[in-house]
Parts: sequence; structure tokens; C-alpha cells
Amino acid sequence: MHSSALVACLAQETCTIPGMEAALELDAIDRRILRALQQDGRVTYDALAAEAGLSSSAVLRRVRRLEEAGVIASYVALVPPERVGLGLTAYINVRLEKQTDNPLRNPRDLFRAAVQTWPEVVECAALTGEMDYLLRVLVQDMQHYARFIGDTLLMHPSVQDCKTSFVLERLKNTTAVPV
Amino acid sequence: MHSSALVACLAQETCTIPGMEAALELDAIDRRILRALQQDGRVTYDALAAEAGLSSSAVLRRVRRLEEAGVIASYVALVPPERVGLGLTAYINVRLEKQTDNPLRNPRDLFRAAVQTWPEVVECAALTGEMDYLLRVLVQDMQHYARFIGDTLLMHPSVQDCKTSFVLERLKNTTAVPV
DNA sequence: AATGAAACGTTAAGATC
DNA sequence: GATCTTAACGTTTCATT
Repeated sequence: MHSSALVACLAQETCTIPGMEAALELDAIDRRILRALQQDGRVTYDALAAEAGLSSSAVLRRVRRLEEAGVIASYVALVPPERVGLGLTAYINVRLEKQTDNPLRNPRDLFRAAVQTWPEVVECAALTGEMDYLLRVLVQDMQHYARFIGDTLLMHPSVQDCKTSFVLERLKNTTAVPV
Repeated sequence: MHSSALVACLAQETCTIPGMEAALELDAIDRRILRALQQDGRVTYDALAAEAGLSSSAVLRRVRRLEEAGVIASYVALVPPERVGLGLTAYINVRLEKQTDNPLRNPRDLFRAAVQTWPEVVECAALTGEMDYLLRVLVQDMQHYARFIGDTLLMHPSVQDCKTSFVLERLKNTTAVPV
């Protein structure tokens, strides 16, 4: 799939392999725009222009370029979980089985697919070290956590065991990356 | 500070103590609005109205209500770290000192303040369990990670030791909470 | 190639029913 | 909650450097 894309694109002038785009060069103005939009995704182009020292149409063109390059992936509304009744956050380290009963489906693929279907899992990363995966899970309370662990996570054939840490306090939590 | 707010608000009809607002009741339409805005923070009120089966002005009023209740905390642009050259994500478990040389400043307060000033730390939570804090850190590469650990984190007087896991692959990462 | 200024179409916001 | 009106905003065009 990737190799065919590579072949196809070597035959042309420009080349864009998914996930391997060249790192877009960002000047000082681009960075100011990104910082502002990461703080307020609905800031007007006039306000952006004033901050960047450009006209709004010039800013608009830069924003479009950043969007098309994937530097700006999306615009979203942020909802604090505790405001919608999700008062308990857990980080769960998960270790997978080495193999499952069905040799055709390995634990990793099974787990990857399952994680996508579990709405309480908002973050999942494969990690170096002893435990295979780290999950961030949002639940209403301890009872819902117990149900997620007992009925969902540990019941899954790909999962060997897990270790949980609960969030006592959130000191910092930003979607803004430093640019 | 909180007690004076409590006194002031007990004298009135309605009462809003910071961080202790009653969980706003959300009906099916509110949830649809929240789901849509968490997917696309710039969706028009006409489009929202069509999805929710309401007029755009009715949707606008609901959104304002959700904003004022803090259910919608903010609107932001999302920038994938790898698109701005931050190719390495680390989860760092940090254990704090029991006390510092200066008995007036405890490690916890020192660490809290320091974390806010470190731009590469995008997430920091106090956890149950052995290790006191979990950080998510975005850096360019292993060299920058080494510098952060050696020159910043472990140099800080509040920090006793830490354990790092690096992200191999990100299976799921959403800012949208399940509503 | 990137910018700035102005014109145009769309959207948000407020008043009224 | 819906309709209508006005002001603000986003978007395109074109001249300019």
C-alpha cells in the first residue's frame, strides 16, 4: 500500500506519502497564529491579523496553508469531563497476552480494535517498558470503573492483566503544543 | 476566599461556588450538540440546528447556556505534535522529595509551580499509588528528552526520582468526552 | 510569491412574536 | 421555540510590491 504510493509518486514531480510529509517550515508569524488558535479556535481573522501584524486575508491564506499541511488538524470544543458527570479519571497500564486461542488473530490487533469501541477510553498509547499499553479512562465513579475493569477490560481475550492509578488532582492539562 | 463567596451567595437566591456548580442536567439535544461541537468546534448553528432538529436560534441559546455553565470550556485548534517537529512523547512518573532544604516551601507547591513553567509538559496529574505524579511530555527527539530530564526535571529540588516510558504508537487520542 | 484593500456572500446575534 | 432584521465575520477578487 505504501510502496505503491511511493512508486506512483516517484513517477511525478511532487511526492506526498501519507504520514511522511516533510516538516513544514514555520516562521515567526505562523507560530504566533498557531499559538493564538490553540488558545482560541474561534478567534476572528481580524484579531489574528492584529496580533500577527498582517492583513486578515494574508492571515487567512496562512491558516489555510497550515490546515492543508495538517499542522492544524481540526477545531474542537473542549468539555471538562467533571462537568458532564465523569468525575473519575484513571490511568490503566495494560499488559497483553502473548497469544490468543485463535492463532489467526493476535492480541495486539484484537486490542487495537476493541479500544476504538470503548467510549470511556479517551487515550491509548503503546509504550516502551514492562506494561504494553497506557489508557486514560473517564468514568462517573468507582462503581463504573469497577464495571469497566471487570466486565470489559479484563474480560477481553487480548488482555493479560492491568494496573490502575487514579487521578487525585489535575495540575496541568493543555491541548496546546509548544510552538 | 471560598467561605466569603459562600456567605455572599447564601444571602442570595441562587448560589454558585467556584468548582462546585451543580451538575447541569443535559437532555438528548444537549448531548447531540456537545457531540457535534466536540467533533467540529466551528460547525455553524444552522448545521447544528439541522442535526438537533431545532432552529438555529434555539441551538444558539443552548450553546450559550452550556458555555456559561462551563460544560463547554473553550474552543481550540488542535496541532499534532509531530507536525511541528515534536516527534517524541514520553510519560514520566515522578516521585517528589518528602521535604526540601527550605522548610517553608514544601516539594508539592514547588513542583506545582515549576510544572506550569515547563512548556514541554502538556499534562500533569497527581496519582494514587507509588509514584506521585504522571507527566506527558512532548519533545523533538531523544536528545531533547535527555536535556529535559537531566537539566530541568531531575535538577529541580522537589523531585526525588522518575521513571519514563516512551510512546511507540498512539492508538487512540481524542479530546471528545463521551456524552 | 506574498500582501493589502475592498466588495460580496454567509453567519451570528438580538428583538419580536 | 421560531421568524425576521441588522451587524459582524469569512471569503473571494484584484491591484500592488
